[in-house]
Amino acid sequence: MVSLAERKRQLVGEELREIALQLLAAKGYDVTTVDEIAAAAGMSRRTFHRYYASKEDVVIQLLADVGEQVRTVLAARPAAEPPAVALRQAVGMAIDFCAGHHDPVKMLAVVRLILGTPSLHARFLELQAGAQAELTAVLAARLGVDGDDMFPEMAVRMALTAFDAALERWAASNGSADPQELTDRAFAVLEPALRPPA
Amino acid sequence: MVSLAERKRQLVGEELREIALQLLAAKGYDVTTVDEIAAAAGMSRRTFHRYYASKEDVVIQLLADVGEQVRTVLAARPAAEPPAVALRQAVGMAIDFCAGHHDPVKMLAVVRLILGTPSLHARFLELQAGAQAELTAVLAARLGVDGDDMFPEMAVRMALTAFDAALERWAASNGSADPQELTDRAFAVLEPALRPPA
DNA sequence: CCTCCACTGACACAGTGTGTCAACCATGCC
DNA sequence: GGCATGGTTGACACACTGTGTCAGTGGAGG
Repeated sequence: MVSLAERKRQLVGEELREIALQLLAAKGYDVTTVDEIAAAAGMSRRTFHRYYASKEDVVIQLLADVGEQVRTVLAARPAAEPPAVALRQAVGMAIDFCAGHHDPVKMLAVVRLILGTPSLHARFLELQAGAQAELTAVLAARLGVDGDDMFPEMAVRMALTAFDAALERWAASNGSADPQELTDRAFAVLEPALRPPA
Repeated sequence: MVSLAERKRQLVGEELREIALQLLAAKGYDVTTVDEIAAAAGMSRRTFHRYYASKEDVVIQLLADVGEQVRTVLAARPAAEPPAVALRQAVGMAIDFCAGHHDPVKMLAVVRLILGTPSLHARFLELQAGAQAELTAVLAARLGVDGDDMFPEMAVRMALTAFDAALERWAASNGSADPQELTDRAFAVLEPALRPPA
């Protein structure tokens, strides 16, 4: 039975994250203590850490699930589709989550918080490195090449690089730029290198 | 007069880093405390932090200067040189420092420590992100394009991605692979996208 | 009603990073 | 030689993070 306790736990976790994000964005990441976040949410510091392992996690974990979804999208694309198109679709899903219709104002604050806080940016990049390894395996399987071939790895790295560039430029524009168009422009640069190795 | 005190300070810092790296690599990063490192170096924890701001810094700062050198190399390349060649030379310098003749056994241990420790890997990527911004400015100036053009940014990101891929594969081979040849193979994948935009 | 279980708060603890202060030591000046 | 001085160090103290442990509490189900 996952129903009641499980759902309540997830609900509390989401509300806690909401309060934390609001407080961190308003006051600044470094100067905000976990005790303050916990107090704002009406709980003890110990209980906070039962929901999120660290102060970084409460911000980053929002994006942690996206990696898994991106992998699913890539795996679901038709096998005959060129890598450039399949990767563009996968990245498009991620950029839509971060900068799309979901909740632009809130997500812009979160993205700016991550990109503007060194320790959070570091965790963000590390998270991406983990996703990169998984995506590489998926793409290599799609193309039917062995692990010695560098193309799948480089293709995935390039795609994630396009994601980063688009996300940064979107944040730099205060959310006024079109994230999908930025992604298209980044992929246009990469496109000549994204053709499968004959 | 920077001579005596300054040089002694730097000398102590280098020996301290050497001891720290040896201890961290032998025992493991997470389970080694700063007190242990300080004790092994015959000093107090407070004094350790006068040389390195954090336990991460004593490892990462070894690579921090490389970013500056890479920027210098890129800026020194002839202006008429194609971006692919200039970037290849800049990255070649970095990969040579990390995996070249300098001290293969020691550097392999350091690289494996960084790549195998999440918090260090995160700092490493963050450090690289900082270098990326500077290199982008240099390349954009070389090409005489404005900041709206994505090519310089994407080209630098691709080059750093080639660096990462080569470094990881070199570490995975336990240092037996040729780092420059790995870099060449990575750049071969990127090459079609590294031509300047007409 | 009673049992069991998940959740919580209240400690305690190890570890990190920083501020502060007194002691020390080498250099340079009188 | 004596002495001021600036840099270095160790010894605290402090705020903060993250974790282990334990007792209390409240609800779900027998």
